[in-house]
Amino acid sequence: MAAAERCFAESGFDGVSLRAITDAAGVDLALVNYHFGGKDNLLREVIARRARIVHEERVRALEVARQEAGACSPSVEAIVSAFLEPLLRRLLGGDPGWRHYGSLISQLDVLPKFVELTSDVLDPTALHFINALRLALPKAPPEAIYWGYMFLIGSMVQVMSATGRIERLSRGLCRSGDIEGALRELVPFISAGLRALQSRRS
Amino acid sequence: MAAAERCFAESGFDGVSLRAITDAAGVDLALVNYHFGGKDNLLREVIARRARIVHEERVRALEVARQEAGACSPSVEAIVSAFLEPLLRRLLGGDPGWRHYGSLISQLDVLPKFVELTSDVLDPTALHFINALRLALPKAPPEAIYWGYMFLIGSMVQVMSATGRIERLSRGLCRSGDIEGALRELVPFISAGLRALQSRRS
DNA sequence: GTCTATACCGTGATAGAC
DNA sequence: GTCTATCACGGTATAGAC
Repeated sequence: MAAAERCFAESGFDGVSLRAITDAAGVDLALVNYHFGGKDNLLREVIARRARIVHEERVRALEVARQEAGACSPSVEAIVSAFLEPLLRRLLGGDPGWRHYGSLISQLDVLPKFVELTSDVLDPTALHFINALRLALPKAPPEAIYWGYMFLIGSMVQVMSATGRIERLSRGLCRSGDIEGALRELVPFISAGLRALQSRRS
Repeated sequence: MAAAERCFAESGFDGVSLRAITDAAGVDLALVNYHFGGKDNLLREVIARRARIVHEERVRALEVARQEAGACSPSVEAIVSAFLEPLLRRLLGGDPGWRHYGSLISQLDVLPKFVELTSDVLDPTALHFINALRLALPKAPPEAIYWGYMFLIGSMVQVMSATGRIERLSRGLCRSGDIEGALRELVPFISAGLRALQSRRS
């Protein structure tokens, strides 16, 4: 699964063959079918494994934020942080698997072919946090919250994809791998953006 | 090229075969090689064709904004609009090719394999607008501007990818194809986000 | 029950004939 | 400028060894 994760992240789902994956893992080709039942299911399991961990920690972080806020709703910043940090902080750790997972999620998120897969895995978390945002932004119309959540995902995906684009643009001033630095800009950016959705139109 | 554009957008670059493309176009498989010189170059030309148009209109729109602003810098909103509208407004028109182009750009933007291609085509525009943003946000540190630009791209990509995710999340309240509605939320979201980058830390 | 080797059949891109 | 023939490679299925 680690090999699959890395290969999928580097070359994309269709860009890599099962043979390349099994070679990298040092196992026989047929084992994929025996243990997972096909390439699609291998992807599904690769995703689901880490998604579960992230989902649980996000919900827990939001719970903590709620307790700290007492009677009122947690701040937008607290909600955004509870969403972003459980995933992004892991990309900093020693396990490269998490970075591959981040890159992979970024790719799948944007492919029409895989909406069903990504929705199955990610929608529960999404709805949980959309609901929290609705309470934190009572004056924002519902459509605005949904779009705002999409923008939040989009900004996060851009960080996780770590394509090296920002190195090129900034001539090395910023680095794709500097999640810490990205997070420092990302939370205020998104929070201010979301708040702006509430101060406009009917 | 129209067939290639559509196929690439729907299934991803590695997800479609040249056969599928040539069948859709009603031409012979080998013609691709003759006219374009391989699958990679076909992609490059498909992208470059529309990228040129968008680049020119973006630069022109920014020029107009500059003239309207007179001596001072155009507002963040004006810059963001000059960047987003030339592309996003076209996705509304009758030509489905533009929607496919949008989806395709979204996919490539996030794939490490294609950074070189996307950078070649998109970096000139990027640097042009990053510079404009620097002037509009004099108090923001340079790194913040680069990250902010990435978040801007990320939010836009999320809209262009049009995967149908937002329909699922909002149970039909928002629609992926409603670029007009997305744009109405997107410009204030990004503008407020960018401005927030300037009011923090050293 | 697990794993290996290999066969199958469709499709990949291209080179060379027309 | 167009089409046919080719060959390597794709995912999947199976037969049999451990």
